[in-house]
Amino acid sequence: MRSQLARKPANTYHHGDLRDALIKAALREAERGGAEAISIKALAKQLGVSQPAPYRHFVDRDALLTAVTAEAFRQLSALLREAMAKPSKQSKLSRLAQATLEFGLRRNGIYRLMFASRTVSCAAKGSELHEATRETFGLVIEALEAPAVGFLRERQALKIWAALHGVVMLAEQGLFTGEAAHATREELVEDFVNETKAALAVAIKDVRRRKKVDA
Amino acid sequence: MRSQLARKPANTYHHGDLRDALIKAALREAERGGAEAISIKALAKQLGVSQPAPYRHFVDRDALLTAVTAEAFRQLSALLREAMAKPSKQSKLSRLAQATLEFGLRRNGIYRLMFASRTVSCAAKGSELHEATRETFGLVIEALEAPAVGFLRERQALKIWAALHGVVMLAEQGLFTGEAAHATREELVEDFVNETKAALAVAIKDVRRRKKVDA
DNA sequence: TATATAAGTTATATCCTATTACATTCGCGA
DNA sequence: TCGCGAATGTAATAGGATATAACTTATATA
Repeated sequence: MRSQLARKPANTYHHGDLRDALIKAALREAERGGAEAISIKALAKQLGVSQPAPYRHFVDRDALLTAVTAEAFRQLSALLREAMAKPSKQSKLSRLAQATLEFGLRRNGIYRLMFASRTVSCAAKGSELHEATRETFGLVIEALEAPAVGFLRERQALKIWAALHGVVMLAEQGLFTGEAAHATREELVEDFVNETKAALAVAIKDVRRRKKVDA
Repeated sequence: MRSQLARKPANTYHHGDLRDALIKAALREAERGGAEAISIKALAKQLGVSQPAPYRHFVDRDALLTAVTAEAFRQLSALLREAMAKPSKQSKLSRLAQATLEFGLRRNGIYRLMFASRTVSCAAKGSELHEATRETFGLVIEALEAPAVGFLRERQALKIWAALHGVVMLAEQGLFTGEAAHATREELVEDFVNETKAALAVAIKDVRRRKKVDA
């Protein structure tokens, strides 16, 4: 434990960076088991500090969950940015969508922590978590590669974002087994991507036409 | 307490129908607070029985949650059936979709119990819960009002179902406030409904054309 | 009517969150 | 560099939840 800071050897009284270590360890726990798997006591033991030590850094368990969720959003943002950056034949939107799906399935405990708990909806405007979620959503808008046409672009971003989460949810519930299994999750996501692109193209054309008429 | 069975008066030792009472009380608790709000101890107190009494009916808390989730799915099914049955200018699919959205927002704690926990994915094939979820999904297929065209119909059902859940999730997260608020949740759902109908129509036409060619 | 079984009770073990009062270390200004 | 306050950690403890064990009461049927 306390391996992050190589210096500060025998002096074990102060951990050095307990706050950060807690978040990272909690993320590992959440990876399998979601929010329920995060136990202050267990984390303290794991990190070799006394059980109440974490309370020096987080007023209660919820505060820790909030910080962990914010970190998870930043990690997702990083992943999406990476997916969007790498050269590929597929569109940015498609890459973002498939990367989200993969994240949601591979790190499902964390994904549920992010989207299926009330943590996010309780985040105050301007809070660390709120900013982290807004940044992620910003990437969705960016992935559309569309000009800002009124609020139509945001609307399409919302739609594809919603659809993605739905696919992850149902996949995790096992709804893609049985007779429905003919449609793979990836195919479904691609469907949504294409519909979004089409709808966006129509919307943009429509806006331009109206502008011409006005002029 | 124990008001469900009017007979059996002073004899308070046996509750009469504790199992059912537990499920109903748990549903009430889940309504605000989701699965976390369900506490065996609190329920027992509420129903006027000793704290370990519930364990006579459910081996552990998870077993109770599973039963509660199954009941919730049956209630959703009933609601959807009702929405589909009532005469309206709108299509069956639209009514199912809007009813799902309303259920997800109005009874969000229960909704999260149903879709955002791992309870469902752990349900064994043939279990009460598994059957309840399959029945609900069956209604989605029914709402499409489309003939069984290979697996295309199931695919569209999956898509609209996924999209719906995504909208509920994001709505609950507050993503429909701010600049994105221009798109109401209901409008988004209607968008998805229309896209689903269009996609289904295309798919059916395609299948019929192919059959003609074969003949 | 005797008795096995279903359904409840009391007592208790274990685990977790959270608080309080006390101890140690760090860093900064005199 | 000394000293002192703030930050960080510890020990002790309260309180709430799940779960089990051993015992008790009601029900139903042979």
